[in-house]
Amino acid sequence: MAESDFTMQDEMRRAFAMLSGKWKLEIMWLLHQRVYRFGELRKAIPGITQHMLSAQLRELEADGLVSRTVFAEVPPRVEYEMTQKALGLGPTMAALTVWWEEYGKTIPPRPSTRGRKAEAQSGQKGRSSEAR
Amino acid sequence: MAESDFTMQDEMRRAFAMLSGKWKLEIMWLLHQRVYRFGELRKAIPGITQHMLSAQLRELEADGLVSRTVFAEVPPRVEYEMTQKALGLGPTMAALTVWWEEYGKTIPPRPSTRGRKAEAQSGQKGRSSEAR
DNA sequence: CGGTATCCAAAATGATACTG
DNA sequence: CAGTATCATTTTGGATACCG
Repeated sequence: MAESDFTMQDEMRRAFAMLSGKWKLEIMWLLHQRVYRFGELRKAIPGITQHMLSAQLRELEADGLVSRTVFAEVPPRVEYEMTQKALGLGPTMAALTVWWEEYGKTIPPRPSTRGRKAEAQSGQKGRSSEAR
Repeated sequence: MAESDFTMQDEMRRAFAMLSGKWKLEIMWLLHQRVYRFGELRKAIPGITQHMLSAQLRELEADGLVSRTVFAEVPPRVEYEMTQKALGLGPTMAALTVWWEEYGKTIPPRPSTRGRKAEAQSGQKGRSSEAR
């Protein structure tokens, strides 16, 4: 089971690229729950700008993960939702949510760049996280 | 199950931040399988540079997802592995893998950023993804 | 309301050189 | 082997203007 893993990782690379945008995980996590309008996404994602939201959505759309629906009304309404392909990400999002509920709360607010303990013993295999 | 979802999303934001680096998903996907040395990660992740690999690993370490172990040998050896907390990401990685195996292969190589056509029809609710 | 276009600042990433 | 330092390039953030 060694070599085949590398091949699989090779295949997975495109999946990582599709989800690696700075806001894509958050957008997909929201859309996996329900349909969102453009403005709703903006409000739901505090730090994001129109520019970036628009750009990330266009990329997700180009990758076939999100569909864009325009309603010719006044005022204009545009809805975003996951495509059939992306709906399969449901279990992934669910697993991620479960993980964070279990372990996330035990992770400190952000160690930031804190000093770490001393390190390594002698030549032994003793494990150490040594400092920078 | 409406209002609580928004609170949850708020909690999740830190999790997204931890995994949103350009190479973090790929790194975590690899480490969820086994322990890797620095050089092994480099070879396993074709496009990455030393600089980025080092930086992303430091961030993952700061977030408590990865542990770094230095062996005082010659030549130097450093191993990276998931922490106990991050091991809970296993189901997430597995679900992601399953998803890509099922749907990924049906997604075209990349539509790239092509111009989009005009949109929406008349005032009806008719959904239109308008062609690219 | 839901965008796109611009311009500029800041941050993230990439390339190359050098070190313990 | 496993990095760090430095500098170039690319992405992203922010503000504003403008459009259907």
